Formats: sequence, C-alpha cells, structure tokens
Amino acid sequence: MIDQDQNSQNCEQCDFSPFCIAENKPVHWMQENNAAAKQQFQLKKNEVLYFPQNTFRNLYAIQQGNLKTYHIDADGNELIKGFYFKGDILGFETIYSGHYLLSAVALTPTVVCEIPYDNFLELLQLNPSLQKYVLYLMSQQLNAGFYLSSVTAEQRLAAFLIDISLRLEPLDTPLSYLLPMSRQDMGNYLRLTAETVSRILSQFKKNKIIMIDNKKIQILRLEQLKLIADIP
Amino acid sequence: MIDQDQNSQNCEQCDFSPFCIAENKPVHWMQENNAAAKQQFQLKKNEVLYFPQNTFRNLYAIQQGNLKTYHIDADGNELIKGFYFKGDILGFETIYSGHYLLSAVALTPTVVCEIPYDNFLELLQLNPSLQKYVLYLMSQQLNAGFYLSSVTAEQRLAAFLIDISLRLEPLDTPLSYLLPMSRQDMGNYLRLTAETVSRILSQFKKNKIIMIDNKKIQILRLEQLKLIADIP
DNA sequence: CGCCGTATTGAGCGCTCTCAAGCTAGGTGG
DNA sequence: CCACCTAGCTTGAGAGCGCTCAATACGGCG
Repeated sequence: MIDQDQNSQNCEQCDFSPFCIAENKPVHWMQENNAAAKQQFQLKKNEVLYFPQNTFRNLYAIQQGNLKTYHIDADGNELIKGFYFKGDILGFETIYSGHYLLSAVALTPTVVCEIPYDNFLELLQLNPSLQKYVLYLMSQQLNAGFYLSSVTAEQRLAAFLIDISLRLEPLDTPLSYLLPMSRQDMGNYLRLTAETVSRILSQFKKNKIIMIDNKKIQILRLEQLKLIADIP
Repeated sequence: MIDQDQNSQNCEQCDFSPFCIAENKPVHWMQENNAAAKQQFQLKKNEVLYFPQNTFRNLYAIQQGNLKTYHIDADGNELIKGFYFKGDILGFETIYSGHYLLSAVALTPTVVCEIPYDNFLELLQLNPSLQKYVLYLMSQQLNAGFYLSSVTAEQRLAAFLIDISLRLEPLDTPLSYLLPMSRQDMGNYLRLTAETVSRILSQFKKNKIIMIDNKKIQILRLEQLKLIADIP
C-alpha cells in the first residue's frame, strides 16, 4: 500500500485508470473500497506476486517496474514464459484454467494495481472502448515472443533485444536501455544457456552492433540487428 | 457456400452459433444477410484462408477440418505458429496489428464460418456470457504450445502428441487419432526437422509408448509419454 | 574493503541438423 | 487393374551449434 498522493499521480497516466478510479460508479467493488490505493502493491526485487496453484481472482496492471512469469520443469530448470513491463497487464493466460499456472516475480522494484476479475468483466460490459482495448492487449500478448520460433541463438537474441527496446523506456540516448533481467533469465526465456547469451552479446559487441556494459545496452546498428533477427 | 440444410445442421452444435444464427436480432449484419450459409467457406486441402498483409476484417470459426498458420522466414523456412481444429477460432492474434501477420492454410478439407470483427464486437457487448467465453478462448490460446519451451526434441514431441490427442476427435479407440499434418509440419511447429520427428516417433514406437502407422497414431502408454513430456 | 552472486571466456562433448539414399503410400493413366 | 510416379516418410553417417563443466573476472552491497 502506498500513499494517496503518489497513487493518484500515477493513475492519471495509466491506461487502466477506468478499473481503479471511482468514475465508474456501478462497480460495487469500488463502493466497498473508497480508496483506490488499497488495491496497489509494491514489490521488492525478487518478491513474488503470485504462485502457481493460487486461485485466479485478479489481473494486475503494472504501474511501474518489471516482472517475469515462469515455471520450474521436472529437471529444476526455470522456464520463463514472459517479461512484463510498465503498462502491461498480467494474468490473462490464467482466465481459462482458474488458477495461476506460473509464478510471477518482480525483477526490479515494482508497483502493480490489482484488478479483481469479476469487476473487470463488469467494467468491460459497461465500457465498449475498454473492451476493445483489452482485446487489443490480449491480441498483442498472443504475438509476444513470436521470434522464439527462430532457429539460431543469434536470431532469437537479436529479436529479443529489439523487442525489449520497444517495450522498455529508453535511457538518455535512443535505443539505449537497462536490461531488467539477468543473462540467465534471458537464456531461460530464449531457450539458451546464460553462457550462450553472454557469448553472443560479446560477439555483437565485438562487431559493433551493440554497446553493452553489464545491464546497460545500446543498439548501435538497428538495421544490422534486424537483419540478423530476420525482422522486416 | 454450402446448402442451407447442411449448414443449419452444423450450426446447432457450434459454440459460436450466436455469431451466425439470427437469434440475436440487433446485429445489422444479420439483417443484411438473411442466410447464415453465405458466411461459410469450404476449403480444400492446401487451400489458403488468408495471406499475410491482407487487411484484418474477420475472425473464422472452424466448423470442420484443420488449419495451420505460418510465415516464411528470410531463409525460406516455414515457421508454423499454430494448428487449429474444429471449434477453434482463428484470427485473434491479428486484432492488434490490423492485418494478418501469418498465412492460414487448410490441412484437410475444412469448413469455416466468417465472423466480421465489427459484428463480433457488437455481439460481445450485447452478450456477457459470450464475452466471457471469448476471453476464455483467448486465454486458452495464450497457453497454446507452452511445451515449445521444453529443451529436448523428445519432450516437445511427447507433449505435442498429448496436446493434439486432447484437441482432435478420437478415432475408434481411446487416444487414437489421425495426425492432420505432415512430419515436416510437426517439425516446423516444434522447431525440429522432419527427420528428427520421424526418428523420435520411431523410437517411441520401438519402446511401445505409441503405435504409429503413417498418420494413424495411438498412444499406448500415456503416463510414460507424460513423463517424457514433463506434464503433470 | 571483502564477499558472493553474476558475467565472461575457454575446451570438449552431444543432440539435432544436414546431406543422402532407400522406402512407402496414394494418385494417375494406360 | 496394375504399373508407374511422385511426394512424403524412414533410416544412416557425418558435421556443427549450443550445452556442460570449469576457471576467472566483475560488480553490487554489506
């Protein structure tokens, strides 16, 4: 829970304020919770938002920060299903199963707004433009990680760097940003080992396609990277 | 276009009859098209439903048959994004981009019903239970092919065989069905070559985990297959 | 400043790919 | 009806990409 001022400040910029701000009177959940801040959570790095097998009740809108969703396979490998950044909605994939199939964990300090699914449905019914937006978001998530089907490690990693650059907020320079996840996380998402990720990043750096120093990265030759990634 | 009798016969069993049958009077599209059959298409094997870059206007409900969606990468490889069977809806992933990003092709003789997206939105707004069902379907598609993140070829193929068995209609015997796609298609979906698919199927057969004769397959030891696939 | 998780780099191995040669099944035409 | 024909499937041998294991370097945080 965070203080009211910080909350309302954030909410004005949030695409999902209709879910949180009491403009939409008919939602009984709003009436029971006269302060929207009550639905907001702050997560520290590595803190868990939900576990698999938790009963599905809420979607989560990311106000600030970054999360990953993953599950652990029989051999103990962490298989990352997706990364979620500011403005993304978490939990759509859970609707059909009724419980969370994955764990969701904060990669950095993160603020999320909890949206009870029942209210979500109600609000969609009342608000056609919001409904259209949600279909848009879900459609976008259906296309997430399309590059995972690429054959080589280089292709997938190149496409990944471009994907992240479009979804994260840039630093000072265009196409420069901070990777919120570890090499291991990148590998667990791209089906590569951390070593392979590191090796290919070094190779991109050597070829002056990117500048990289630990988490800080800048794409120097976007066209070249797109060529490798096989993205138009 | 097919004859009225055959059409209405099919529609009664279809979850999406609300989109097609004139029970829902307010949809002006229904009023302009007094015969639902006009929206139905028959596709022969290998016939194309839509191409990439075609403007997105319609969703497609599969009445009968099987399709694949794919795109061709820079090296000419066909990368298959998904297989779609009877009862599935095609086109959700296209909502956000405004045009079809993939090609959709029939694997076998197929019947689809065309659902104009504008009418779809209208109908969702009028029909809360349908809206819930659509969210359910999209959520399901978000989880499709979760096993593609598995590491080994055996894992992915084992999971694939189980997935398909659950989505296709069984033949005479439980867990026996006809694979609607080629070895090459399976490989293009699972990121394997046709040779590797063939080799592993032969190996499963040798180990009496499955019975397989060309397209006809029967799962003999489901538990064993689940173990390999790392599925609970 | 020292610790420990994370990242980098190297050497060797193995799974899957490539290339190639038979084999099978289903469709076509004589 | 059967011989052919072709696309798809199977199987084998060898090569290469990415993995495993290992050692070193870095960097964030106490």
